[in-house]
Amino acid sequence: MSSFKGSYEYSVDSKGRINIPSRLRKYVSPDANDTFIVTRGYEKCLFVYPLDEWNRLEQSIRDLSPTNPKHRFFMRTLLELATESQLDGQSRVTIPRELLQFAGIENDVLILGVLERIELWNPIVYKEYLKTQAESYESVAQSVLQK
Amino acid sequence: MSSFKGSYEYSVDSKGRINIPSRLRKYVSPDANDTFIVTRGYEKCLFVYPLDEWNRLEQSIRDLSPTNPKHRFFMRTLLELATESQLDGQSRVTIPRELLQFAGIENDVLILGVLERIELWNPIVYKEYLKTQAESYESVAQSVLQK
DNA sequence: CACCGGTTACCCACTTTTACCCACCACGAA
DNA sequence: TTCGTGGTGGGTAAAAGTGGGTAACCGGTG
Repeated sequence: MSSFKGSYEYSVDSKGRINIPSRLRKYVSPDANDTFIVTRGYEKCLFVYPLDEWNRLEQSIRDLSPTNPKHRFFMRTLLELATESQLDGQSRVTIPRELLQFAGIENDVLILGVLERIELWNPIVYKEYLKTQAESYESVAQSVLQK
Repeated sequence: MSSFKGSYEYSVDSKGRINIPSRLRKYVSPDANDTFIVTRGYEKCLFVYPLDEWNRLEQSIRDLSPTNPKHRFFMRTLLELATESQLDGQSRVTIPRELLQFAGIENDVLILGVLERIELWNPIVYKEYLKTQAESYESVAQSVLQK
């Protein structure tokens, strides 16, 4: 089980390649075989799953009902942009232009470790996202954590 | 289970390294493997958890729901600044510049033992924090403790 | 079917950052 | 005084991040 953490501001090169920080790579299971699945996330960002974590997620999607319109919509939207990518020799993934466009990522990217997944953000978009949160971190913590 | 206590005013060197006082190290479980996780705390300070204590906390975060926007915000904010650091040969942890900035720590740091975690403060910020507390220690004690 | 433009994957090279090692100083105990 | 422990500072080799060249691959077109 992965436990990604930390944020890293890296650059995206002209070929759409993004380096996976070594601090995050350390937590990738060998089962993932250096393979990642990138897809749209919640809010305006991308989710990057190591293959093994993705498989777990995929299983729960399989359990959805193809006869339920809401489920169909969910499955289509999640899978529409999903792309598999293997690390190159320099530990980078190549992100298709469509996905970068979706998240509004251009030259710089904020890489966020969130336990089982990695998130990719336009740094400016992320700052704005934080601003839209009405409650303070301390206040949310109090209501979210039991203790 | 750790039981850190006491306060220590230490210096931060130009590489962002902070020595963990030997008085506190004594209470770190061997399970922690000389590894600490540093992240943002409540109020303007940093929390430092030995690995074993962190794992307890991480488990409670995993139990949160990734589909709940509030929970997502909490997870992102908590993990954004989280960094793992292993003690060097001189029993120091290296704190990334971002984290020091967050807490406003520069050349001197106040190290506080608070049972399961260690807190890092800018000494001046800590003094101001104490001043902002309207109630006296005695009065708070009465409302907080049963006995 | 051959050709051509665009994309992808792999390789190599440069720069910056990090981790590790060694040295020094202060202080208290023997 | 000498030794050991605890705290501070800095040099350097190794690792990590960035950028770009080129050959293979793929699809579309004349």
